[in-house]
Amino acid sequence: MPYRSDSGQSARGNNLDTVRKHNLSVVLGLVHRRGPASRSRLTEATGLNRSTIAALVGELVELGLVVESEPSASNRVGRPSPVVAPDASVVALAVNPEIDAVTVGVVGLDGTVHHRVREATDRVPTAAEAVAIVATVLDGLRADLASYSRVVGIGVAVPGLVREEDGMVRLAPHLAWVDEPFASELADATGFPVLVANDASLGANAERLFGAGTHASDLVYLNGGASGVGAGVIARGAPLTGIAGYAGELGHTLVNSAGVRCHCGAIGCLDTEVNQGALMRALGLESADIDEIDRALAASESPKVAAEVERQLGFLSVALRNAVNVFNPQLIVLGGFLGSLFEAAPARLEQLVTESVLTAAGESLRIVRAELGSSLLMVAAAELAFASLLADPATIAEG
Amino acid sequence: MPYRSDSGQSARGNNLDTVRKHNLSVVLGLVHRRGPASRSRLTEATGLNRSTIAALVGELVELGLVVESEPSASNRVGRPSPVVAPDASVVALAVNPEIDAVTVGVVGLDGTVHHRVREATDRVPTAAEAVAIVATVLDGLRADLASYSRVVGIGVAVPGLVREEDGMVRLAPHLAWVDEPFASELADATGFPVLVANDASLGANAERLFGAGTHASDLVYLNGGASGVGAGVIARGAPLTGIAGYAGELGHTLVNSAGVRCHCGAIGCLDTEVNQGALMRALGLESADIDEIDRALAASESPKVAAEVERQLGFLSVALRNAVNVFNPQLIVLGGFLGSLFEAAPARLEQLVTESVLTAAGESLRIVRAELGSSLLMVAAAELAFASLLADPATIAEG
DNA sequence: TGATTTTGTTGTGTTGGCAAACATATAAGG
DNA sequence: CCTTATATGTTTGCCAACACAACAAAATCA
Repeated sequence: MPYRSDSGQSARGNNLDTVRKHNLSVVLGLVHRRGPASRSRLTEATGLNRSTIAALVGELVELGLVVESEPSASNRVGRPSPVVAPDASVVALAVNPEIDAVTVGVVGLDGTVHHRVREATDRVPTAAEAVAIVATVLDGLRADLASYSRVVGIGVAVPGLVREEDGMVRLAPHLAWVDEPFASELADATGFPVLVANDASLGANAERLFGAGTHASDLVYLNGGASGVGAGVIARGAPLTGIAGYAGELGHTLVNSAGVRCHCGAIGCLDTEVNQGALMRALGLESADIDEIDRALAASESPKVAAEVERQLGFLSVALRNAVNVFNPQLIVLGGFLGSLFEAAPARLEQLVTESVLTAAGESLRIVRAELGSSLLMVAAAELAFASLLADPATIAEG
Repeated sequence: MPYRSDSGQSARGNNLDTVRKHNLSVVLGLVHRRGPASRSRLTEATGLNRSTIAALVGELVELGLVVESEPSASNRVGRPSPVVAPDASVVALAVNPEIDAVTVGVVGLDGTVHHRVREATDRVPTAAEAVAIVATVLDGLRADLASYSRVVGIGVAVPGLVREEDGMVRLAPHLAWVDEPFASELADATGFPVLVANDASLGANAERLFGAGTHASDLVYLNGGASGVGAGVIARGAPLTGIAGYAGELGHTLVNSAGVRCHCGAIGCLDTEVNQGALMRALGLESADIDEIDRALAASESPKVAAEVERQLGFLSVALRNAVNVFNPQLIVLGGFLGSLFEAAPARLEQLVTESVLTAAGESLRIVRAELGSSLLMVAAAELAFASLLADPATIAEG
């Protein structure tokens, strides 16, 4: 299938450096994403010669990015192959500003969340306040951070539209942030390089790498939270960003021509029709804990709840119909309260979607609930900070 | 911006062969897509050393894929650089079955359409009939085809859903084809390798490579024809295919909850609300010639026509709002009668779209009319057939 | 006409990965 | 327990691809 892979290529030529860079990136990426692996497994996965793998792993060890350990007992014939694992003491900082808190995490290259600090705020934090909170938290972690071999930078997951180029938060409606140069301000305040992106886009990527979407090259992720519906799309194995980084806003596609006006200015957005507030009111719940929503949904026999679930599933299915016809994904991943809605009536949602999508596009489709729980956004944001290291291990780790 | 490019990478390692393959592909791709170029320009564009370019071009000449010609008078200081051009005698065959004809073309690697044969049919052709027509036409061209140095294969643009893997036409509603194994049957009948894809997806790619979308990495293409609205999306410089090749069906996204049922089974699709028939009825036209529609629209002062244009633009703008919020493209390209509609009131459509999309996503957006005219689908389908050659010139041209 | 500039050409050097031969560590079999 | 088979790490030499530098050629410019 040449048509799908070509054309996207750049006009730049390759040379030997490119090969080395690529191969280092592939090896580091494999152990980072799929976990520790023996050298023989890496040989198999990459198709490279085992002497080449030895050299690549050796270089990554010298760079302090991976560690080699004694082979585990494999009960297999032949000389045991040493296990290569990402160095957990290479870490990224993850930041997630929300309407009632700012969360800061320390995440290892091996995926473990070493620390997580959730600083609750008594009101919605401004961008400046969020920067200050992060700076303070990092100050408190100073001793801890010094114990790691390397801190690659800060990745930030923001519930809003973020300009990819410079990390400018163009609009985060629920935080009431407009055109906040968050990346540069946080970089100035902390001294770390900072990358910022939309929380749901990062979430989609994290679910693909470590969660429900492992091995899926084309998936659509929808997350329902207190601040609306966020979405992210993975196409051809890579996050869909669009020209400036604003792509994937499925929450602002039409699901109801007779709907109300959304804060975005349009009519009948998914975001206005499907929302946590209405569901919680029907359930009579106060807190927004997902487990609690799950329990309440499972326990409820109220027809009012059933009607509300049916209503929201109906509109959700319209958005999914559009997404399926447009993206032909193999997987739809539902997170947050959308996961609860789905789990309340999985067959119903599947039926609604199957009925309305183009038959062919619906064939290879599965709908699943998100797997990554509360650590999702920490891992997701860290991945953003790790990206350049993973893409070019030698240069970044040296520089 | 590492986040956008990484992650999509395969787990395979690179070696020297990969480098050579890539570089040959890049050079051939450059002259194919951007036209003849001097060796010095290739050096600049690829970043490779000029001795390397010399070797690469030499190999491509030996493979019979490009020709080197005398430098053109450039009026610049320094030794003139020979011009490298794709070999026009390397050709692909292009096929496009429609409701009232089957068109077959011969397209050179340099983009020239050497031949075009439109075989009109008195009724909608079946798949078997279309295969027979193509076989007959090619038989008639046998002498001509023998004069080319190489015929790489057949690319087919079908107005319907095509399974990428094997070229099975899953559903072409207006042709009334269902699950027709068109690629394999045409391959059996002609002896050529055959690749099949959706016409609008191929059109999107062609407009990006040779038409209105040159240099655009993220664009949405919508084409309106007698058989409905087709669409294709280019994301990150490559066609969006989805997991099986069905992606990009913007014609089947919701634009009107109160709309009628579409042949696809869903309600209120763009395809049902915006269509050529209604426009032609309002204009009192019979033929479906685009130039005629343009003229009639420009000349009309009828309020009924104005109302119909406004109605269709309204629904079109809803589809575009969804597309812009989801893809954040830098360009929307409108072809067929959608181009006519746009040209009838460009400011109006731009206003409708700007009002309803997320502000940030609308900033870097331009809406333009398609540039490629009647040769579009020939070039587009040929591109499909050329794809594997362009991706791996040495192997394909030798084998 | 000679200086300058640009680029093709040629020979040499560097580098990355491959292949083969060898070494080593495990399991299986008697 | 020793031998054999198997898988994989290790080492060495080789090859392919590109970069670089020196030189040659072909144009403009003064």
